[in-house]
Amino acid sequence: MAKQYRAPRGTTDVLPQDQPYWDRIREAAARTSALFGYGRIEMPLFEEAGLFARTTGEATDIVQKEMYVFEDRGGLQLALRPEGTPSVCRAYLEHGMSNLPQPVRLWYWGSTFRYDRPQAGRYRQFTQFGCEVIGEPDASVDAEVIELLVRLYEDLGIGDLTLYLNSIGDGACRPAYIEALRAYYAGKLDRVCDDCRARYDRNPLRLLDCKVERCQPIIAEAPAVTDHLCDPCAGQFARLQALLSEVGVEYVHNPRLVRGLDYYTRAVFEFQPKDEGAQSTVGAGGRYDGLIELLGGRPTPGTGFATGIERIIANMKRLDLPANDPPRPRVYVAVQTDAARAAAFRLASDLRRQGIAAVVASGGRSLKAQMRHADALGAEYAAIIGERELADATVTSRRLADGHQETVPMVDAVARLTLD
RNA sequence: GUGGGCGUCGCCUAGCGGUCUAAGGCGCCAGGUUGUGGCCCUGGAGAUCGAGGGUUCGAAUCCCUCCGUCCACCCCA
Repeated sequence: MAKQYRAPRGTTDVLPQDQPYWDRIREAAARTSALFGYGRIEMPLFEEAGLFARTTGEATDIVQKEMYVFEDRGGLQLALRPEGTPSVCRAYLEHGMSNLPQPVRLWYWGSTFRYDRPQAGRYRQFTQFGCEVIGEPDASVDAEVIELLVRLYEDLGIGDLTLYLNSIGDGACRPAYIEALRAYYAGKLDRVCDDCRARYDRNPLRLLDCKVERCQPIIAEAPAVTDHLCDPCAGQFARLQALLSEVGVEYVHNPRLVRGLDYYTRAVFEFQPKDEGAQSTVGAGGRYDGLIELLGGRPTPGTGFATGIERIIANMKRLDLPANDPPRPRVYVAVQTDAARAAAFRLASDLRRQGIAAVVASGGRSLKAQMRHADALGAEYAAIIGERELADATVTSRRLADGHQETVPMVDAVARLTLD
């Protein structure tokens, strides 16, 4: 027996019945981006692996164990992109966008890949919509990208998400904070979980969002990043909050919010559904003021977000939000005998050329079966060509909803079926 | 990468050691007479019970391994 192939683990087929969700979100994302003045960019699905190692972070899980890395036939080390931001920054430099009026506002939409163990809301191939603003240090653009995302969620009917906000400082103040955090934890390592002991060495900021029960009292007493911000960072964070309030965006300051990628500085944020689940983050982002420089550019600030389309859809379904209506043919062309097939084929062609969706009956099914088929497809009209119609060059159109039907000359058929 | 639940026709589910050459519902296909749908009726196709080993006289039903899936950790969108 031949092997049955299935979609690779962690990937899915998006079937016709789900396309309405995708269409709706894609349209809303494009519309909202345009409304805020963002230009669309599409980057390759793979890049040199080093791009992500250098930016996302050599030590991060994404780079260390989740990247799809492969060598092409020329011996180049490539990686399926695990996120979009490094590619956008690479493109910014590669195309000399620093010579454009600053800041440069870009948005992208596309597949992203992470070799991770799949579970609810987590896939190996998933889709991200993201926005980036490069070349502006002011908090106004952080507020802008956040507002853009809020407006998108509202547009899609999932505006009930909670926005968590924090600042994780920059090169001037974060090192000192991390020292303070380490010093605080130093004497308590015997009381925290194994993961936290590893985080203490590898990624101290992560200590703050541990979910293990026994670590909670320790986290509660831990020094907060926001108490250790340098003046510029603190000012930036205050300004961001003021601007969000200015445009009516509600947020919760969560001093324990941190991000997993190395390049984040200052403002970071996450959108979560009210009822907490595991893979619940729908969208997240933050400022990355050192990223362009890491890639060899002049020091250039940046900020942006990415949001997961599959997770947006999960939330829309959870809230029973309707998508667009699935497409249905307007006319189903049925025939009584084989002799009418050519005429039916021609009628369908004429209809489509007028922009009317039409499906012709196929196979040797009886007229009764064809009518059943027309109903099952959700057609509005059945156009029937029987022996009589064929003989006197007419067609019978039947409105499926109420059974009203009439026979009209074939030459008038398209016009008749265009009405209502 | 770690831990746990689950895996029977396209979908949902019954069966839980012999009566299973696996049952039902949805869907699909065809009929219900002579040119017509949606309801109803009848019939049909469709599953070697995720895969491979084992235990047993006998396994869909028990055990092991693998694969898949779901949930949690981890990570993150």
